[in-house]
Amino acid sequence: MKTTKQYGKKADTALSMWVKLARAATTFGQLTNENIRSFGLTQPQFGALECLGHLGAMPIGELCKRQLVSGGNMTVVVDNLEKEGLVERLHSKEDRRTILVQLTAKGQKLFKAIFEEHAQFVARVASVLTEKEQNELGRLAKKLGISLKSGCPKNFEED
Amino acid sequence: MKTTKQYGKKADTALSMWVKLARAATTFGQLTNENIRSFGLTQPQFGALECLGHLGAMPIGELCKRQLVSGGNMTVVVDNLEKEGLVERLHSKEDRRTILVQLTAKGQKLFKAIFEEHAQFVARVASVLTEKEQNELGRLAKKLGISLKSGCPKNFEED
DNA sequence: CATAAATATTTCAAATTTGAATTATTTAAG
DNA sequence: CTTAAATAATTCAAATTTGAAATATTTATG
Repeated sequence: MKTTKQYGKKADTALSMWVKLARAATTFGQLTNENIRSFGLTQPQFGALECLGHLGAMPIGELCKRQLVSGGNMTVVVDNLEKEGLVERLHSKEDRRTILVQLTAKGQKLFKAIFEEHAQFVARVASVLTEKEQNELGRLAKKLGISLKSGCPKNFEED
Repeated sequence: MKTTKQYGKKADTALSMWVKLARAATTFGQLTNENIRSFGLTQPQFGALECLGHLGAMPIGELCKRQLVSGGNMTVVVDNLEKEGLVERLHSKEDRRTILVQLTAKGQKLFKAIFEEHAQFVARVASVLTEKEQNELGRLAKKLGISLKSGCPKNFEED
């Protein structure tokens, strides 16, 4: 995208970064998605399984926040995982509005079976960058993501 | 995501980077999307307009490649932009299979009217990173994206 | 205790996205 | 020239995603 010196230095820098960030994330996502499909899961299903596998049972809303998807969608995702017998819903004793989702034995087994392989796949894809570069990219992406989440764009500082 | 030392150092590094990259891109995208909606456009519509505005007329297929969306989808996007009178289809003289899409006068006008503002919005959102950090993030994301596009994950180097 | 506000999930309709099949055209090979 | 393969765009059905409205429950206020 030839945007050099078109909108001022700051804007050009930001636009250039955003295009590259979006391209990298989309392309990386398409590759990992192929891998995930080969396990018979969709991307959001895998994401939920990963969350639950690593962090244990949590409410639907928590899954939404972590996976950055809408509530309506997560309900369907959990529905489908439940149909496959991979997760189950538990009504929380303390607050009956919240529904805890947790892996079933089958879900645990699948998680263990595929996540190791997926991790190696991700490592292979990422290996076009050195580990040092990966750390640096991660650090900057984290800083950007966290800052945005905590409401920074409201700071309308007019340059 | 607590994945530290779970899948080996390389895999942990890669997984950690990928999570952060995906989060940053999603969050940034959600913010820019709100801005784009305020112009009465969808994200892919805006992307196509941006491509055409900056680079001039091009075939549908070229738009697909640049925006990383499927062909069927881009046909619909161009249909809708055409309905709004923002772009027009031209049958190429040399190859009548290809259909060139170009901005109409109205499309040009809209592009000029909104892109400047959008550029400033992106700059404001990105300003949680210094310009130096933005350049570095862009450089690494570009390297990652380009390497992946050119078929690197086929290199099955088993560590 | 009763009411109002807030929170968690689900349901539903609309919009988006993909991938496969189809149509039209061009290029290559015999 | 004719046929086969390749390419460009479109159409279509299925799956995904979102956001708004509905339901159920809890918390706060009087």
